Amino acid sequence: MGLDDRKLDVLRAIVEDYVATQEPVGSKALVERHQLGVSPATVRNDMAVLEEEGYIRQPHTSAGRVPTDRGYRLFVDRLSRVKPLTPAERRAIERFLVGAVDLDDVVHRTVRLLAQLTRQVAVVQYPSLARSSVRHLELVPISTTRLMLVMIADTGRVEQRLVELPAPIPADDVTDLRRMVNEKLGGTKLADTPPLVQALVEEVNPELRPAMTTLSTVLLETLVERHEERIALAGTANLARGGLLDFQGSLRPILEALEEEVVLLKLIGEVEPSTTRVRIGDENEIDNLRGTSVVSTGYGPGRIVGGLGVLGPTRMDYPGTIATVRAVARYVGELLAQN
Amino acid sequence: MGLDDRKLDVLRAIVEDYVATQEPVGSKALVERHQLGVSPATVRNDMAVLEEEGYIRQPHTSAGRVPTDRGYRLFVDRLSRVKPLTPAERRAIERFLVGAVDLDDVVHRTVRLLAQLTRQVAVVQYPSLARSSVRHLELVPISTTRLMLVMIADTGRVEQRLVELPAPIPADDVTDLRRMVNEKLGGTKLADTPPLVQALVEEVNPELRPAMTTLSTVLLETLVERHEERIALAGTANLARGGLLDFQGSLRPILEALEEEVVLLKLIGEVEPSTTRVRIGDENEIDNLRGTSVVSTGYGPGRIVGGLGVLGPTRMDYPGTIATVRAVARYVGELLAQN
DNA sequence: GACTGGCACTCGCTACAGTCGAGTGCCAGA
DNA sequence: TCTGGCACTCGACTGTAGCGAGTGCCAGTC
Repeated sequence: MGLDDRKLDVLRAIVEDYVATQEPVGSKALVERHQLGVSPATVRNDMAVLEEEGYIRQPHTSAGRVPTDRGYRLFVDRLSRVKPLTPAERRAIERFLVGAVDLDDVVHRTVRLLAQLTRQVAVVQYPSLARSSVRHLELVPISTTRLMLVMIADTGRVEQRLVELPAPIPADDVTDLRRMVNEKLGGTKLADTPPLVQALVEEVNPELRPAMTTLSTVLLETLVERHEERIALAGTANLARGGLLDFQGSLRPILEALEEEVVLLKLIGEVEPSTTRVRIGDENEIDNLRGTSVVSTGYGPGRIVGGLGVLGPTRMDYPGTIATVRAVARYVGELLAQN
Repeated sequence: MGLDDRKLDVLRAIVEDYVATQEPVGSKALVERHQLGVSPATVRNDMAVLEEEGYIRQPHTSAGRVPTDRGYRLFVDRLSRVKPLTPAERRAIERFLVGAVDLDDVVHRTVRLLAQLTRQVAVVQYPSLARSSVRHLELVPISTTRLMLVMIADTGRVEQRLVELPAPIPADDVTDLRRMVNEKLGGTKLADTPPLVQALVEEVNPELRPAMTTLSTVLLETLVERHEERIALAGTANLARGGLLDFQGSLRPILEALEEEVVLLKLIGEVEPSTTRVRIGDENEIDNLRGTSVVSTGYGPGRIVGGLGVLGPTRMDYPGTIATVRAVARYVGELLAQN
């Protein structure tokens, strides 16, 4: 298709203007604000072509042009380069994240930071258990028939489960159980534990077997199989900015979607190494979110342990958002590496 | 003031109709839908009085009447009786809450249940640490200079903190520390621990003193002083129901307020024993929430350990909401008592 | 052949006038 | 004290007209 350089320039100008003003942009305004070196009439011709190709459209006959999802896609892929962060933003990130004591704290701060910097909805996944290794397993007797199983992962996550034993168990046996479990499972990736747990149950001496069996059930069922994912969300108030002009009218479907953990996981959980994923409008798989764009990426210390990202109107500042999301992910990764 | 029974009946009818239809209610419609036994003209006179007293108002001259905050207040205090739950609702509550394994799970299910039943925003506070007792303190060595302090409270809450020791510490000493801490603090209310912790530091033998000191700092600072409160939220999508007719226009201030933990705590955290608190419109202390009403109550096993409630438009079904909030709180209390 | 200026046309937006009707306040009478 | 009747108010809706931003097309120029 004949998309020469000038037509691409026009598209870029349209996207930039529309993102900035949120109003359909016309040929005249375009040549005034950008140095295109041609007249409005020429731009109009280019626009006609761009419209024919599906990159822009007219809300109504006598209005200016607005980018389509396809237009944004082209813009993101070929017309924009990632905006470097301002020093102020860098400082904000550092200031925000130092002093975090806890994994909870880190995630909490990160999600708020992201929401604040991008002025959009931010989502941060806790380090996934599926990508974690066991650092330590602790068994705390609550009563003679109840144990609290505390798992501490190398990613900093701590999970606890109540284990209801079939029969009372003496304190010494708990010590034995703890030792055995840690010897066998310590350091292994959670995903690799099932056969080891199985072996444990078989190896354990008979009087500990019932306890070990329930313990292993809890371990496998609640920590490994449905490896519980946790997610933090912030900045929903940003959806109600822009006077409801974005999201044609109702926030409801969006808020609804954001309350579903499964949905959020789909948004930011599926992370491939070191790419930033941008899903624009209809590219989104979740119906309720087809009016929105999602920028997401993975983070972690060296390797990826979870995802984070933001969600906003398709009309968003992609270069800036992508830069921010990446930068925050990198900082968080470094932070986690220090522990 | 001359608010005889019929005038009160009229007010009740107005509130009920307005809540149901969300439209200003006129004198004619009123006599048609309720058996008031008088003519529209009479009702109009009563309305004039009610308006003069500030219980209702006219959005514009030629419109029907709408209750004011004061009108709702009178309605709640004197004109309505708590609606008994339908069997279906009872069943829903039970079905929703059985099978919860975890405190996290209980809170999570509760908040969703509340949001679903009331069709409003639901808020549930985790059992407050300030109202909890220490059941067990566990010290897990992460490295030679790092301990994970895990506190298990009688309310089911589990909190962990990383303790960075000033010097490496052998495993035996950790055992000693654990034993001492548990002997001294086990079973005591968190609020009562500071002098005990102080005593611990003084009593401990010299070589353990540095470790005990940092440990006590973490304990006091992060668990006792700023006793971290956790809160769960659900149903924000319900704010966007009613086509933005409630909340005159923008959801933004409300969503903003709901992102502040401090605000949420203020909403539902200040619980007096066994009362259900209803704050209507302007009675609310938080500016951003002056368009809304909040129904909240305490819950717990026998004694109150935390608060829960819902937030919605002033135009809400108070009798129904109050009944639901109370019922859910009672069920949750029972559930906690079983553990 | 690519660009430009000019021109007619489209169509959403705003303002304005007119009508309708729900709802009110008031008053005289039962 | 209540009621029916009546004049009045005022928002909602409708239709019309003018404005203006923006377009598409075309003939002319480099």
